[in-house]
Amino acid sequence: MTHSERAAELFHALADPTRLEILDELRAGECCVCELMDRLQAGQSRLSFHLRVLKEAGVIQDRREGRWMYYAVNAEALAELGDLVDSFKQAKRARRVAGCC
Amino acid sequence: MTHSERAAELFHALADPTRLEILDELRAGECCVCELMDRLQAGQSRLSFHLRVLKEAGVIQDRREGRWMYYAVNAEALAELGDLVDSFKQAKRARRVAGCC
DNA sequence: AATATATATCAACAATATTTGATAAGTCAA
DNA sequence: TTGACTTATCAAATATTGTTGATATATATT
Repeated sequence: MTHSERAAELFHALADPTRLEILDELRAGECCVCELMDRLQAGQSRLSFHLRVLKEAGVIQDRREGRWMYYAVNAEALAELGDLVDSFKQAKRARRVAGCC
Repeated sequence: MTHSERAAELFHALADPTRLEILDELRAGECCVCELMDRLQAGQSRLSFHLRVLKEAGVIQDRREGRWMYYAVNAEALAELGDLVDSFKQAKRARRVAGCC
């Protein structure tokens, strides 16, 4: 996976209102799926889908406890995200003007 | 537009490798479309499409000079993005355990 | 073992996004 | 004003995502 593919994966995971609402809930600590269903008024398979997208991008982690799955934000991913955004802010050395057209 | 819809729009604009490569080029300063075509080896209408997505999300700005359009990163959007990421890092006050299930 | 509960996965469908080639619009130079 | 050049827009085709309801899996309880 190239650098920009990985970055795109990370941003894509955040590019959906439902997933952002999930993350907002998780900011208050880890949370099981049924509680998320309650809070977001979202169907089970819909949530499961979005949780998987977030998890595959590394944005959240899960942990089983009995029949419940608890999801939590993955701090590493947030750091990665912060670094990405910082890199946007950092100017590159200017290219020589290429005379393209 | 709700808060999470706006955030999703911003992240969506960044959720594509081509668009990230465009931004990477723009980090070196403003750039016209034909130069981007050169550098990214991308077709004109394809670039135009991605530039529009970035522009509509407010991530970049354009400026006409003669027949050229120059695109540049919009610093405001980067600040907005940084704030968003910071807000993820900031914990919310813990919810009372809701006893959902 | 049988049943209930919590969640994941699947398949079908719907909605969005992306790519491509063609054409239009704006600007410049002759 | 004609022609060349740069970029935007459009329409069609394709690809990717998201939703929904049904079913499967894992765990707990009886």
